[in-house]
Amino acid sequence: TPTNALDALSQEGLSEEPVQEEKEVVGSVGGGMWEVVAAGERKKKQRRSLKVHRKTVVENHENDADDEDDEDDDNGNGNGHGGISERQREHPFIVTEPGEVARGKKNGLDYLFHLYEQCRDFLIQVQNIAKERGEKCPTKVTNQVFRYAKKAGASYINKPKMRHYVHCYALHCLDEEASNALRRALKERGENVGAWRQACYKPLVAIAARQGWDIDSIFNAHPRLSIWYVPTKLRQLCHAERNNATLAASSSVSTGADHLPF
Amino acid sequence: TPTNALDALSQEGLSEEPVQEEKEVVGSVGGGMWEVVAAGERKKKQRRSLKVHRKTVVENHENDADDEDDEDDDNGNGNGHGGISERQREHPFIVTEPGEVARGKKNGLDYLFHLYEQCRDFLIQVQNIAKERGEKCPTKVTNQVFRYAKKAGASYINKPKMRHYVHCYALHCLDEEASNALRRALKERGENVGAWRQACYKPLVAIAARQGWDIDSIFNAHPRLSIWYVPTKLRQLCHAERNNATLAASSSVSTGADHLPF
DNA sequence: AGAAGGACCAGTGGTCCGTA
DNA sequence: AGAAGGACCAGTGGTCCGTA
Repeated sequence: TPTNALDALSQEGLSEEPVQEEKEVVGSVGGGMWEVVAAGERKKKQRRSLKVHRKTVVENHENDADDEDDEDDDNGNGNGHGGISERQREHPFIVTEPGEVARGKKNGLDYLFHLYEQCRDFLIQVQNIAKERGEKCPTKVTNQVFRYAKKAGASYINKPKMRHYVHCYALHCLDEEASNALRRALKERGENVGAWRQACYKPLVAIAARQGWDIDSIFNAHPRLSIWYVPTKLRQLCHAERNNATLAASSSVSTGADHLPF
Repeated sequence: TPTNALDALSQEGLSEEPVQEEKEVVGSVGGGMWEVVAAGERKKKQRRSLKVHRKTVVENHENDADDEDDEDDDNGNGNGHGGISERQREHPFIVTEPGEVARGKKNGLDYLFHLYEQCRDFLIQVQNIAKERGEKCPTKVTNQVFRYAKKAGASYINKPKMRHYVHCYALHCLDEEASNALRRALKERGENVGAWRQACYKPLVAIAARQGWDIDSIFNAHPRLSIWYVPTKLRQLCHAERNNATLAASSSVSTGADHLPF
């Protein structure tokens, strides 16, 4: 029973119900009021189909051969990146325990987090080049960094993937114990990566609650996390839960219900 | 005789000489080597003429009537903004001494600097709204802020103008004494605003030299300046002069010329 | 079905150049 | 001529949705 915005978000961008077409829709479900986050967003886009797809033969994998310091392959997974084979997609992630290597055509979560560290290395290189040239210096992992990573041969790094799992990496950075426990629990239940990803939101919002709901400063205070943009969804969740918490706190003054956060 | 990048820049974006079409052109003029900053930039753009201009009657000046706290008009200048008159351009700036009010259809430099303070106020309002809504919060004066300023009735604020004089405001913030002295000097010489604007670069580069050439951290360290992007030209000048200074320092080891910065 | 990522789009930073 | 600013453009942040 979705009694708060976190649960409501399980539907993520898929809720197709006839909501009022605007963000601040409030519905009462179960016993609580909750804000529907990220709903009513299904209106703006309208992509024109304009097929030009289908990559052309071997044009890819030029392998600029100047991959700096730590390259991949050490990490057990990936897919060889060996011969002149046609470029394949990366293997999908599965929920693995800390230290566990994914078997078969799968990648584990340690590998996922390793990709974030690699992006950080690429950012640092881009920053060093920028400083040397006296150009403006990025503080975040920007398009420029993704382009640089690709040019450096890390074709398995791409923006949609990295943005998709940022909050999972955030939990890993901010509370590794909790992150590890969550991985073990979800693996035991036999859940897929999508379910794990969804489950990462809740403990993050709890962390934010403890720190005055300021998710931006939480990200910025952590040296490895500060280079990543706060994901829209996480920001919205924190905002919605803050409102929720404030409401609960003020109402419980009269009802005498649950204990107050202050 | 242009012996350093600062002097070279007097030509700004106008140098039409047949340079090598790339940024890092180095020429030897007079007795020193200097990097041509911002030259060879005249290649990318190629605006298509697509006239749609000519504003339509009274559509402007809707005057949303919700101009927050300190509005203009106090400042002596501006152009009345009174009746249903057709929208006019702002009066051009002239070089004025500190405290001097420009006479005739002109605006003074105190007024110019006041516009930067107004932009800061608008930014703060935009930030407050963003925080309240749990949206991502700008730290700089962005397009969004200019749009907000316009909507709030400050139609005399626009991006090209503010960006054009940022470094002048920077000098005003970082060394008001030097800024005031420069204004008095340029006024005495009867120079126009363009000449004053150009002259503002030199003392800024000197400040940067004293602080390790890091113009970004100089901007960021100042509370009123940190909300403005470092102008490209100023960044390039600092970079060019740093190279120049390093070169001079290392060569003077053998020549025994000018005293070293370290 | 679940997931990876090419490719799209609205709005950005930057400033040119037609205008007054 | 000197200057103000509308309007343009390349490349950004964000993520959808055709693909495997």
